[in-house]
Amino acid sequence: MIKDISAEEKILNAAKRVFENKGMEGARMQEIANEAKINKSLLHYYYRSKQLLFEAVFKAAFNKLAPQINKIFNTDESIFEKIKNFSDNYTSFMIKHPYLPNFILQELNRNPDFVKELISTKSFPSIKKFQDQINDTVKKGEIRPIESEQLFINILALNIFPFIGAPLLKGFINATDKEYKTILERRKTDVSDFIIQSIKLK
Amino acid sequence: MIKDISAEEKILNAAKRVFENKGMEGARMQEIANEAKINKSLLHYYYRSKQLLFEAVFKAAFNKLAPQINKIFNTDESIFEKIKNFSDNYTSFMIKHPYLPNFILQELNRNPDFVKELISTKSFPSIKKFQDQINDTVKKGEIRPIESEQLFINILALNIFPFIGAPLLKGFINATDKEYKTILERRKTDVSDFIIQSIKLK
DNA sequence: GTCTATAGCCAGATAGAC
DNA sequence: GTCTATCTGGCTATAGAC
Repeated sequence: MIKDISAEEKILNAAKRVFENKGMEGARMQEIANEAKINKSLLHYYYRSKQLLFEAVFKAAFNKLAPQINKIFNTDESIFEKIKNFSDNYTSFMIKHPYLPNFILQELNRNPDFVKELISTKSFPSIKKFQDQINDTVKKGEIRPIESEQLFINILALNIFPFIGAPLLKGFINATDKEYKTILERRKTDVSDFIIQSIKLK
Repeated sequence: MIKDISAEEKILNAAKRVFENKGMEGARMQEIANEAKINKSLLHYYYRSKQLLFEAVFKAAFNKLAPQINKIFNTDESIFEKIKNFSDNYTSFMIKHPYLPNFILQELNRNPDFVKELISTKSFPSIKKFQDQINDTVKKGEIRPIESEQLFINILALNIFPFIGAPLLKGFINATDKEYKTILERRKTDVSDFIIQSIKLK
C-alpha cells in the first residue's frame, strides 16, 4: 500500500519547484500552495514564514549538490580519474536538475554572507586533499605546473556554466532544446577530455 | 563648464546599480529614486513603469557585453590570438562590472523567451565565422579534433563562471576578496593558456 | 490539521498643484 | 519638469471556526 505523502512534504516539493524557477523575491506563496494543491494558510502552519520555507528549500538544494564534491574529490583515485568521475556524475545530475545551479548561485549573489553560514556546516566541501594531490602530481612531472585553485575553478566552470548559461548559449549556437540536450550529453566525457588534454604531460 | 547630468540619465544609472544587485523582483522604485537623488514620481514620468525601466537597463547591459563577442571573434586573426584577446579583454571588463553576467543570466533564466527578442537585434553576436575557422584549423592539423560548439561553450564558461560563481568559489578555496581578485587577475592570461594547451597539437 | 475571511502592509502608479 | 499626497492592488501573515 502506497503511503500518502504528508502535507509538509507536498509543500516542500512544491516550494522547491517554484523557488528554483522564480527565486525568493519572485516566488508567491499562493503559487506554491496551488502547486502543492493545498490551502495557502497551511504553508504558514508548517513553515511559519516565507523566509523559513525558502531556507528549508535552499538548504535541501545545497545539501544535494555539495556532498558530491566531497564524495568525488576526497577519494584515493588519481586526479585524472577524479576529473573524469566528477564531470560525468555532475553533468548527469544536472541534466536531471537543471535549475539547481542557477538557483543556488543567484541566491548566494543576492546574499553573499550566507556562504559563511554554509561553511560552518559539516557537509561543506573541503578541497584541501585535492589541492595537495594537484601539487604532488605537478612535482612528479605528470601534469604541467598549474595552480590548484585555478584548476579547481576551471573544473567547476566547465561543468556548471553550460546549465546556468543555457538560454544564452542556445541563442549563440542556434540550437533547439533537443540539440542542446545532445550537446550536454556529450559533455559528460568531452569536458574531462578537454581538461586532461590541457594539463597532462605526454 | 561641466554639463549637468540630466534627470533621465541619473535615473538610468541608478537603476543599473539597483537592478544589477537586486534583480527585477528584488529592486524597489523607491530605492532607485534614493540612489538617483530624485523624486520617485519622476521615475514614472521618464520611464512610465518599472517594467520599461528594467528593459532599458537590461538592453543597455546586454548591448555592452554582446558586441565584444562580435568584435573579437569576427576578425581575421588566428584562433589562438582570438582566444587570448577574448580572455584578456573579457576578464578585464568583468573585473570592472562584476555584477553584469549574473544580472543578465539571471533574467534570461527567469524569462528564456526574451532571448528570441534579442536575437533579432542587429548587435546579437554571430559565431559562424569562428566556427568555420575552428573546423578549418582542425582540418589543417593545427588543433586536435573538437566540435566548435563545445569549444565555444568552454571559452565562455572559463571566462564568465568565475564572476557568477564568485561567492561560492571564494568559500570553496577559502579566499578573501583581495585574494580572489588576484586570482581573477591571473586568469587574464591563464585561461587562454589553459584552452590553447588543450587544443594545440605540438 | 484544514479551512475562510480578513488584517495590515508595502509597492507601483497616478492626480494635481506649482 | 518636479513635487506631495493618495489611490489601488497584491502579498504575507494571522484570527478563528470547524
